[in-house]
This record gives sequence, C-alpha cells and structure tokens, in this order.
Amino acid sequence: MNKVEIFKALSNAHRLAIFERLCNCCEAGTVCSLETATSMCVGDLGKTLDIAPSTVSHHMKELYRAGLVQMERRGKNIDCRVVPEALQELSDYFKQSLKPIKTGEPK
Amino acid sequence: MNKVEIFKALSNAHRLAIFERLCNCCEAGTVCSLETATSMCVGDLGKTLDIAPSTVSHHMKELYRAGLVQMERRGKNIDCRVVPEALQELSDYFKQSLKPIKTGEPK
DNA sequence: ACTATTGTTCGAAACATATAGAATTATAGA
DNA sequence: TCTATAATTCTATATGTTTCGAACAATAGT
Repeated sequence: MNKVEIFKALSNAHRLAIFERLCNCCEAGTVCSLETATSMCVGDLGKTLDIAPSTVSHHMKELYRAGLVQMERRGKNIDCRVVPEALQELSDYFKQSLKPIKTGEPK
Repeated sequence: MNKVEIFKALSNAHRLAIFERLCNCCEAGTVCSLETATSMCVGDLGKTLDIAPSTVSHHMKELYRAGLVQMERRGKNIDCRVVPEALQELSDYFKQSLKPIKTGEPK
C-alpha cells in the first residue's frame, strides 16, 4: 500500500469527487453497509463533473492503481466500488500519527 | 479544511517523508504525547533527503498552506510541528467513509 | 558593524499531469 | 450480423510541479 500513490490519486478535485461519490453511493434513506453498498458504473461517476468520458476513465485508472477502488465488468457497464480495507488503513494511518506514544522516560 | 490541498501536499515522496518525520519527531524510547512532542527545524527535516534547502523550504510551505503543519520562528531556526487537529480530521474522514450507514429501508 | 547560520524568494529548466477527441474494444439487443 | 451503448487506449496540447542555484532577509554571537 503506497501512501504517495494514494494521496496522489486523491489530490485532484475531479478524482476526489469521484472517490467520494463512490464512498457515498448508497441512496438517501437506505441502510447501506459495506456489503450492501451499491456500485456505480464509470459513466454515472462522471456525470455532473463536466469532463469527457476518456478523462473519467483515466481518473478511474489512477484510483484503481492506487488500490482505492475495485472495478469489475458487468455487462456493458463496469461496476466500481471502494476498497474498504484501504479506507480502514488510511484512517488508522492518521490516527496512529496522532498518538505517537512510546514507552520509556519522558524528556 | 480543503481535502484536495491536503492530499496534494502529501502526494510527493519528499513531502510525505517530511510530514512523517514530523509526526514521529519524538526520540525512540521516550513518552511523547502531543503536548510534549518535540518540534524540528527546517534544516533538520531536510537531512538525509538529499534535496536543496530551498526545495525543503518550498515543501514546508506546501504543508503549511494545506494546514498540516505549524511554523514558528525560534531564534535562527524555524520550529515546525504537525497540527494534531488535521490528523484527527483526516482519520475521521476515512473512518466516516468506511461506515456510510443511513437510516431507512434496505434495498 | 561584521560574520556565520538558517530560511525564504525568485527565475529557469526538466519533468509530470489533466484534458479532449479520434480510433478501438467489448457487450447487449434487434 | 448490424447497431447502439459503455468504456478504454492513444495522441497531442496545455498546464502544473519539482528542483536547483543565486540572491536576499533575519537572527545570534563576536
């Protein structure tokens, strides 16, 4: 899990929007656990972003290479979903940095 | 707190190294809470990274603009330290994305 | 005041990224 | 098989980023 690649993937406004959309792809007013989370296809993810399909595709590739999303063909569409382990690891990464308590004598 | 700017700041290997060094600036074998955490000066942060001082300075500016670090002059040096609230917020950001549970009927 | 130390700012070169459009691939349905 | 839809790959261009060195600024000590 390469942190630089991950942060690079999230460092673009369009990609972050796509990523967040995938994180919140449950419809309002529904129970949405990780198991029941709906996926979204590449076309849907690009909507309202005002960028070309080829650009959306490129951004998805970056998110995929960073290990943030999974992609799987389902018919004509390609289902995209967030990799929950990545979210967990990132949450832990910052939480751990927050509490660098080590054993021993204080300075 | 602009997420894109934050991830952009962490998306470079040198800047991430500087950031992590600041997160772990307590010496091994010491108790190191946020209050007692030592700061590091710009020069120290650049050591072992093999980049010019002007480049380190530029990277610090990026981390500062993103709100990830504080900087304060102390004599000839400029003390740098991580902003703990930023770490907390980032940890929460990913944790929250991990559990997008909403009330209502399942799909 | 002079000097050494520590950082910053500026300008230029090298490198990387974002984007669109055209051509291409894969699938589903008539 | 032909057509429409969904997405990717490729190519080119415009824009941003990283980096260094030189010049500058601020501080501390002599």
